[in-house]
Amino acid sequence: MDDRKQKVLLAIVQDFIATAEPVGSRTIAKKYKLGVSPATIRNEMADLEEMGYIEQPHTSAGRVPSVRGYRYYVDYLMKKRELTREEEELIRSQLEKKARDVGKVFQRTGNLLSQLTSYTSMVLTQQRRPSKFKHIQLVSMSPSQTMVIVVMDNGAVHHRMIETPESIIASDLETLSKVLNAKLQGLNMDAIKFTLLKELYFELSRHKHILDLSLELIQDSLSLEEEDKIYLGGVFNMLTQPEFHNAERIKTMLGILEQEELLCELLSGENMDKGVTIRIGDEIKDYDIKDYSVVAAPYLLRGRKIGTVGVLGPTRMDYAKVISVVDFLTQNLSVALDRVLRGRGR
Amino acid sequence: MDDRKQKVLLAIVQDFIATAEPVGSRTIAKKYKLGVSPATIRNEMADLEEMGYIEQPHTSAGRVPSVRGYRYYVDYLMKKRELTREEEELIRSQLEKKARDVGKVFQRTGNLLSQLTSYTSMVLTQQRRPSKFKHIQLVSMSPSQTMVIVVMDNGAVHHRMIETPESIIASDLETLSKVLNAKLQGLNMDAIKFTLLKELYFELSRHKHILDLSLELIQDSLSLEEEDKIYLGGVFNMLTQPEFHNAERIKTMLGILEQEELLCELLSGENMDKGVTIRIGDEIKDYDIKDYSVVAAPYLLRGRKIGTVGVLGPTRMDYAKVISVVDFLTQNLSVALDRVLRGRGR
DNA sequence: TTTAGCACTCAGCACAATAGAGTGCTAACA
DNA sequence: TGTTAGCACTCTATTGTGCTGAGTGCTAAA
Repeated sequence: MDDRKQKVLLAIVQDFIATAEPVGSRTIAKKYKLGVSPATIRNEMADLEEMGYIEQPHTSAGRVPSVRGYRYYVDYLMKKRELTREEEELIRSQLEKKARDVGKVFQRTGNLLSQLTSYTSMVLTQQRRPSKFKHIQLVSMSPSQTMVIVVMDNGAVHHRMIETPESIIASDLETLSKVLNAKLQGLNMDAIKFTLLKELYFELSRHKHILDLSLELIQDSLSLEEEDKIYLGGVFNMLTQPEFHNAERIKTMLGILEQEELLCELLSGENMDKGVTIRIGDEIKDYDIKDYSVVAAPYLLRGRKIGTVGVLGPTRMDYAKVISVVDFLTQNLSVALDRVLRGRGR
Repeated sequence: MDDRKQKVLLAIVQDFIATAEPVGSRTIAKKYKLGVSPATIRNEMADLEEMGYIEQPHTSAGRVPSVRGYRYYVDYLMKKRELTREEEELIRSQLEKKARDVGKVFQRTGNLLSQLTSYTSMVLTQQRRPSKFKHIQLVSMSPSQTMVIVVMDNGAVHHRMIETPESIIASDLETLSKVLNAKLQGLNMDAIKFTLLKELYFELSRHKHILDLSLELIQDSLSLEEEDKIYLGGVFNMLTQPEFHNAERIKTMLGILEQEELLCELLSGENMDKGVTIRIGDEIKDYDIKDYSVVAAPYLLRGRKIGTVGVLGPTRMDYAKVISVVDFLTQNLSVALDRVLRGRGR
């Protein structure tokens, strides 16, 4: 692929990204002054089409980049785009605002992302790492109800109400909490089961009922970590894109967005461990979303990947911009999360 | 309005609800056998139009119910529709499934609602009642980090990580927890502030930092109650309705759904305290949603309204069905919530 | 190798003609 | 007096036609 072909391809991709209209040879000659006539460009375009980088919706229309064309653009032609001061400021200020919990942070991230790109944003949180039991507390809420609170190693807190016999009083619960904490601290589930069966049931047989229910919560807390959660943002935002003048396209779009598992898959693909990943059209295997692209990047907590941030938009998306936003955002997100989870900066 | 007019109006509303097409006199005569000819029906229709119950999209089209027509239908003509065995079973089984927390229950409720009606469901949770402080627990997570956990009277649990000096050890936290619990139990915010200033700062001045942060969490917990939360379901579902062949309508629709405050308003109108409320088209004041109706009903917890369940759909919705679903669902929801919150039935 | 010129293709639009659904009115009928 | 058949009329939706303009590919000349 010679230099001029690259320029023509670049012009086509850029123009199509900007206008969503097929690009003709005249337009390129006029707008992108390559110093040659439309006819020459037509020849180049014929070549590019033969090579599979562009295609023609119909005979008398201009050209449109193919998936391969976008790929070439992203890999070789695209100029990196720096964020403006304002954009960086916006991201920083939003992420530095104090947040009640991480959920709020994720939500804000999503909003930022879609606001800056006008596509749909997705934030996936994966808490795969097995975490350990840290603390349990039994609190009497009424004569017959007790709140069980379990704190995990990684800062997760789970709670649940259970029914308890009226004979159990606050000081019983206090004692129980103490014993459980002393015995179980820092153990994982298998270890807990082992310990429980051997020692606790014997020692605290009078309170078997509470033990069972508490254990159940601990168990649930450990397995709850496995659950992925996904935050979506800016769905309505994206509908301003010209491709969504068509009702059918909106529907397929929304159909995709309602399939949570699919979205999780999109964000947790194989090579998602470092840097920004770009998947264009049907490069996304096995799913019928050939008109969409996904730009995604992992975010870290203390050097460890704990989730992925991504943008879903039409293949005709402004990759340069999206990539820089996603990149900058994930880095700042890692910092913000660390702050919230450590309890700093409020 | 004589008997036959009522029958004609009923036919028009029913047919339009079923087909989404304007209804002509022929159709009524054929399908709804009133024993009279189309000509007679035409006369009746002319009258009904004059009275404002129906309208004509254009001269040579059939008639369509007006907002007033729907209202008359809902108030006087509509036959109550009982749920089928299967529907009731479905609701019961879904709500009886064990749930980790109330959020899960609300989500399921929304899904059920939209699944059974094919409109969009909304579940609003309002926790307006001022609740009291019940318990606080400080748990050391690392030498410099402490987890603050606050339990409220109503069973809500809030937690937050804070930074603490390394000089503070687990037993300090234990003591602090104890003192705080002893002093603050059952107080509301004003009382807490009063107590804190008077006694605690004096007694525990060494730990002012922790006190401040703990107090902050308690304060947030108390004010967090004020926040309404809304669960949406089945947006995609609703797009199968024929009115959404048009891209613009989809967009306005999604625009409405992204305005959370608006939705909250819709569900927390004035007369929402008992039974099913139906608001049709521009009966919903102040908002430009004249093509939509809302059917909503409150759900209770121990006899007290704590939220609202609603369905948003085109004015041409199947009111009979929606009303019965909403009614049945809210009743069962109250039971399910009580069970989860009491910690029963797992 | 580049370019001007030209014939060709095709979507999109405007416009007219047509079909069909539904109405309102009138006059006849029970 | 209420009901109905018949008919002229209205208006939307559909279909077909021709035109325009954008864009192409090819050819021959520069």
